[in-house]
Amino acid sequence: MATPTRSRPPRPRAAGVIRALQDPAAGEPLLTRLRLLTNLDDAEIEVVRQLLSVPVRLAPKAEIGSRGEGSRRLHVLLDGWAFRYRLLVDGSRQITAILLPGDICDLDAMHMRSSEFSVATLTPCTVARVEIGAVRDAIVRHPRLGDVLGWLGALENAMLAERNACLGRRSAREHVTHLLCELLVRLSVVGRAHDGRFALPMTQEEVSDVIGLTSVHVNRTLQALRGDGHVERRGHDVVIRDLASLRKAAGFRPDYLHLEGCDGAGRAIRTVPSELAPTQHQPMLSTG
Amino acid sequence: MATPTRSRPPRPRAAGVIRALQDPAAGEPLLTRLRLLTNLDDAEIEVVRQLLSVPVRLAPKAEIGSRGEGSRRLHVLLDGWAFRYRLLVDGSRQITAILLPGDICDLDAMHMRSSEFSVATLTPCTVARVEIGAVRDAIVRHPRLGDVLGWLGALENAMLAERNACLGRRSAREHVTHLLCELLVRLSVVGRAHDGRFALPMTQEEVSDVIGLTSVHVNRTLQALRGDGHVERRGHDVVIRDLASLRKAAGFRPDYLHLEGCDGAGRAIRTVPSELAPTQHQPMLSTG
DNA sequence: CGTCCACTTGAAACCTATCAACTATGGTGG
DNA sequence: CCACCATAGTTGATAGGTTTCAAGTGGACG
Repeated sequence: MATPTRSRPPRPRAAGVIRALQDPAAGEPLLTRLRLLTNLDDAEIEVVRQLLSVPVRLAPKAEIGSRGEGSRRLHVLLDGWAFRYRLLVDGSRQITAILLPGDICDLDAMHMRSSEFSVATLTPCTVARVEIGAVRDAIVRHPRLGDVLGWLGALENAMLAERNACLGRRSAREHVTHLLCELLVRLSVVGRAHDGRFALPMTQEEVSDVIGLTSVHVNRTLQALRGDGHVERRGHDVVIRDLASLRKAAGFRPDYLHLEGCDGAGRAIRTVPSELAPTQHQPMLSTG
Repeated sequence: MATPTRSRPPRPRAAGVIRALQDPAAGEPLLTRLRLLTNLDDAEIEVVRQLLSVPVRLAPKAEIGSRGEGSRRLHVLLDGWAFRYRLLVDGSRQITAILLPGDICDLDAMHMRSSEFSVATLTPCTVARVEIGAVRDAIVRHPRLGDVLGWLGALENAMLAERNACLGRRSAREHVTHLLCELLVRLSVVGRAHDGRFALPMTQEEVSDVIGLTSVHVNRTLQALRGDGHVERRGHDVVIRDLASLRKAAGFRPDYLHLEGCDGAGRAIRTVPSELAPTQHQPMLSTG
């Protein structure tokens, strides 16, 4: 509710309310996340801003950095939704990551020759293409940037593992619910969700390729969720009515999103708003 | 079929047959993998050896580095099997990674305060506990070690994403088959599998927690696989009869294991034995 | 020789997939 | 403005894969 801050925030504090959340850094949500969740200083943030300074506009349903490109670049999503996916030999598709503003589409290109996973946009997207060599140079001069990249990689790892748990051990209803909770939290961090409401630019078929079900079944599951009053749909927006009960129903604990932040060396800094905070703030571990 | 080499291999070649495969480096399979898949020089390898020089012996079914420890250490599995897992609120368990000799159990501790995923042994294990500070010091002096750690992290991501695809889009039979193929390849790299045969020290219930099924259904699936002559059981050993047809049935392509290796900067070095090599060597992409 | 644990088997219930319409929505062009 | 079209969402009936529960088998080990 505070007025948005336009001036560059001086430096993230070790605790307290975040102003960066209300200041999406003029469309540079990666900077928002770094200010929010790391202790990078102004000089380091500025280096990142420079690296991101050549944005490209992409159409919806477009491939980002196809496999053949050789992956000498990183693609940073500045605006819009995208996803990483894998096609199986029988033609089915598994979406392994939903990419939101502030996400790096192909972090593995830093270390791998190429990934066999593809990336495509869902909506019109703004993407910064960053030469890997430039990133490496920046890390040499500012080693903490390397730590932050490592942290982002570990974060992806945690998200993949959590989705594994969803795919393997949660029911359709729990999984859908879990996905909505995760999206709400991640979007809130970059200022794309407010008051439990956000735009969901995915078809039910795309959702089904995330959670490993059929679009028909996703449809029925969403209907059930709506029927129980947990979720509402307003046009293309999803409105989450009762987050606490949804969290409980899904067994959703945001810990794996590591909102406690990182100081680049594995030590936590807490800068997260209470409404998104990990479990001790809102107990939700009672019996499912 | 070449005679095992005892002397330290001079340095990995850019191509050709690997001798390290026959030389499991005196029980230090991580060194084997690094020799096999990276271009670290003798000095760097020696630094790693020093870091791993304090092994600990652990009982089966023991927790490795429980959550409360604060994660100031990395745990490197030198011998035995372990797994990373997650307990859900309803008591069910999802195993998110099977850890084999040469794997790092908790790489995320480098960047995260702590993971909410636990690690436990399956068999008696030998584990090296490495202070994270020592690792960081080593990286400062030998930056390529940092690249290799990043590569190992990206590799874990790729394996998790592949399992996502299995959990979401493959049938029980395909998934079990895929798991067996993956284990065979990974074990072969560290000299724990020969001629399509390896010891599988997991109960069917543990397998079921990997692939998100019931132990009963895993049982029936394995029986079907045995009945079709694809797989055989000899005591605690699994014998894979027809790898090519299994690969095809599972849609298994070893590319995601990145056996093409890494030179620490995203460029590939090919040192992999042909029997394990990626798809161009053994076409297996015909219709499932 | 008894016990424990893992593995095995069967029958029934349940969840999810499949297939095939049908409806709603938004965009386009006449 | 309306007819038309393509796409996404919705619904129903049926088939099939997987779970559940319960019981029984088998081998390893003290």
